[in-house]
Formats: sequence, C-alpha cells, structure tokens
Amino acid sequence: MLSDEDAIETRERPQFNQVRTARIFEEICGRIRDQLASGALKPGDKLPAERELARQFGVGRNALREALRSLENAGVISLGKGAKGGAFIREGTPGAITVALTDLVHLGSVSMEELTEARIFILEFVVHLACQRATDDDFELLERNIDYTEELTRKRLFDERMEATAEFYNLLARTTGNRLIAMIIDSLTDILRSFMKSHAGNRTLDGLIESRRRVLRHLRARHPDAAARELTQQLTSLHHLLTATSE
Amino acid sequence: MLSDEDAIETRERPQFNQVRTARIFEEICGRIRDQLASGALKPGDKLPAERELARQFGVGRNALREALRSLENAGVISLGKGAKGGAFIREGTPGAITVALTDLVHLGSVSMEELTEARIFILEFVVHLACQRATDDDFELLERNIDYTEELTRKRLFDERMEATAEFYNLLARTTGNRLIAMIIDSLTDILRSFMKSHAGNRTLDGLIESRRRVLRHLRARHPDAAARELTQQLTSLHHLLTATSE
DNA sequence: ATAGAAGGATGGTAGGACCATTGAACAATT
DNA sequence: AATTGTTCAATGGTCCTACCATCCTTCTAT
Repeated sequence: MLSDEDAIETRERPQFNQVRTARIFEEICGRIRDQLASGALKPGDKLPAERELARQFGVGRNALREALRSLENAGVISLGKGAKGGAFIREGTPGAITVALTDLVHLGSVSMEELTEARIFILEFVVHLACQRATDDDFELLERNIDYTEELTRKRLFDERMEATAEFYNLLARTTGNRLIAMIIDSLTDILRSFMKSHAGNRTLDGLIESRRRVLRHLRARHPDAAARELTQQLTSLHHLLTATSE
Repeated sequence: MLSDEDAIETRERPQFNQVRTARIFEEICGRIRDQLASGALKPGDKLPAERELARQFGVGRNALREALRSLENAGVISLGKGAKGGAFIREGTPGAITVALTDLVHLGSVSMEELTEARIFILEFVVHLACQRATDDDFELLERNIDYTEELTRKRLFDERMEATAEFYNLLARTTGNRLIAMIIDSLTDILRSFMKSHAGNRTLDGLIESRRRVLRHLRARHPDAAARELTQQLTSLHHLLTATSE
C-alpha cells in the first residue's frame, strides 16, 4: 500500500505549479523585467510614452499604468511628468528594501527589537570585513564623518547630526566592498532613524563621539574584535534604549 | 570671513526640502499605511470594495486602484476576485524583499557574488546564534530535513530536493528567533535557488548531506566555530561554483 | 438531497475625455 | 542683446463609464 503510493508519487509528480490568474499588468511587468535581466534595458534608458507603450503591448492604458506603477514603487523605474517626462530605468537603490522592511515592522511581522538586533549582528561582521578590506581613504572618510558629527553636536543641529550619525554606519558598511551588505545596513539604519525621530525625539547617547573614535582606532590597527566589541557595546545600549521606549 | 559665512549658514539654512508633488494614490497609500502603523488595521482585516473606497476617499476608481496595486506588490494587502473578494491585510512575508533584491541584481547594482557572499556571512553568525538559542526541537527539525533531502536525492527528485535544500537554511535561520534575519536568509536563498535553476541546472555538490550532518552535530555540541567552519566551507564552494558559472 | 441555473458582488480591463505640469520654441519688452 | 512673457505640444495624472471574468450565494428543478 505504502509502496504503491510511493511509486505513484515518484512517477506522476502530482505537484502542479499553482495556476496563476495572469493579470495583464503582471505580464507586462514580467516582460519589462525580462528585458532588464537580459540586458536589453539598462539604467538610464527611457521607455516609450504610456499611450505608445499601451499600443505596442495591445492593452489599455489603465493596465499599462498599473504595470508602470508597480515597477515604479519597486524602484525599477522613475516617472516624470511633462515634455521631457516618461519612464526611465533607475539605478538600483535600497529604497524598496526600506519600504518592505518598514511594512514588515508595521504589520507586526518584525519587531524593532529584532531589527536592531539584526543590525548589530550584521555590523559586527562588517567591522571584521572592514579590518580586512578597508583602505586608508575609507578611514579618512570615517574620520571626517566623526569630525563633522562632533561639529554638528556643538552647533546643536540635531536633525543634521542624526543624519551624520546614520551616515557613519553607511560609510562603514561601504568599506566592505559588498554593495548588498551596504544596502541592507542603509535600510536598517534608515528605519531606525525614522523610528527614533518619531519616538525618541532628540535624545542622544553619551560618549558617542568618543566611542566612534575608539572604533576607528581599532579599525586602523586592524583589531576586528576590539572594534566589534566597542561598536556592539554602543549599539546595544541604543538597542536597550529603544526596547525601553517602546514599552 | 569664514566665521561670517558660517554664521549665515547657521542662521539661514538655505537647504529647502524638495517640493514633492503628491500624487493621489501616494496619499491613499500613506493613509492606509498610517492605519497600519497606528494599529487600526491588522492582518486579516478587510478593506471595503474598490468602488466604495473610492467614494470614501473622494477619488476616482483608477487612482484608488493604483494605490491598492502599490500596496499589493508591497505585500501589504492581497486582492481577491469574486463575491468574497476584496482587499485583505496580509501577514508580513519576505516576498517584497525578494522582489527588491532580485531587481537590484538585474539592475546590476548587486552582483550574485556579493549576494552569495553576504549570505555566507549572515549564515555564519546565524550558526553562532543557533548554538546559543536553538532548542532540541529545532535540531529535530533540521535532522528530519536532512533525512528528507537524502531521501529525495535517492529518488532523484531534483526539484523537490532543491527546495528541501533551501529549507535547511530557512530552518537554521529560524532557530535564531529573529524573524528579520530569517526573512533575509529566506530571500537570499530564494534568489539563489531561482538563479541556480536557470543557470546551473541540476548540478549538485558532492558531500552535501554529510557536510550538513556534521554541521548539525557541531550545533548540538554547541560548537559554533566548528559549525560555522563546516557550513562556510560548503557555501564557499557553492559561491565559487556560481562565480565560475557566471563568467 | 443533490445538481444545476441564475443573480449579485467584486476585481480586471478598455477607452475616452480632460487637467496639470513640463520644457522648448517663439514673441514681446526693456 | 538680454530678459521676460506666451504659446504650444508632449506626457503623466485623474475621472468616468461601460463591460467582462470570476467567485459566492441562492434559488430551482430533478
């Protein structure tokens, strides 16, 4: 009995790929994405006008617009009005990731605690990678960022300071030479910043600047563990701050 | 001289935030997302019908549909046809992340090398976390997955086997208890699987099963470094396989 | 009881009309 | 000659109406 079923399973493969009611706009998105994957379309290219595209695809303008809309908030194209308007293939940006993650937080599928925790872990090996790969130029950029942040602190420009603070992590992530990691860090940092802006006001952590200088010193000395420890400590206190805030 | 400029800059703030022409559908998306963020809308809730929603917002059905479309491919809502159709708030899934990352690869902003590399690094600390947090049940699931994969290998069911193979990493990521990390791994694994399906055929790595059993043994012994080493080695050979394939 | 037919609700698509914005060519003014 | 204002065409943004396809419910005939 069991072996019969088994044999049938093995022969017949009863697993059908689910029938998807193909909606026109999805088909169009797929076609355009195919052109991307095949290299026929590249960043900077311009697509024909909506009405013309609709004619080419043989669909209504509504359906075509939904396709363009879909591609637009996927970050694949940008749409401009007016005479020089139209749909242009964009450079890839982490914007779509940010939106996706933000939605996950709002939907309750990911908590801010998980987000900050993940960020800590990723940054931890970012500093390890940075110790291997960062150049003197990278360190120079980081140092200038710290100086700038310090200056903004003195001037009490909190908004700009927060941006500069976030920029630090982006710079750090960029030293890894891995653009995906950089984008993920960018996204996580972005979300964290928005969250703090709306929940924690201009509260600031003591000793941030000093801590970062220590991190940078460890990086230059190529001491990944020391740098990671220093960074993690700072991030963990932020993590706890958020955890306390959200309760 | 310099202090003058400085003072002016500080006083006048010549930096205007760019004027964004708010499009109707963006406004609607924002309203619905606000309801999500405030908790007024939760997964499972149903939105009114399109025509009714359009009436409520005082906009045309087209604009409203574009908003729904936007939310749909962000993974926030799902749309169903028919009498019991309509827009429902979804549970959060990593689908949107997968789409975003896939686009980034197609746009050339992220290479498959960077993707597999990032995946290796993230999995590396996943096993560290797993050693701290995984329960016996988790190990049980992993073991069953390995058994199942072995069985599929014997039966030469390559498609199913590939899915089971991917499932291993998802299970592993889930033991961390951090849903964000799990989703990121899910996404990266998904993309990798699609890529292999279309580029590498059914090629398989030798000794995969044995390697995974070793990983599991190390995990159970709570030896994170040994587990990470074993896993990384396997993943790195895959990484090189892909790198070679793409050239 | 059960199978089938009819109807209503809802999303999907088409097509037309009009508005708003943009940039370029052109005209008027200083 | 340079600047300013005007017109015009291209293009996306929005609205509207009509119709189709699909799904569920309800009724009906067997």
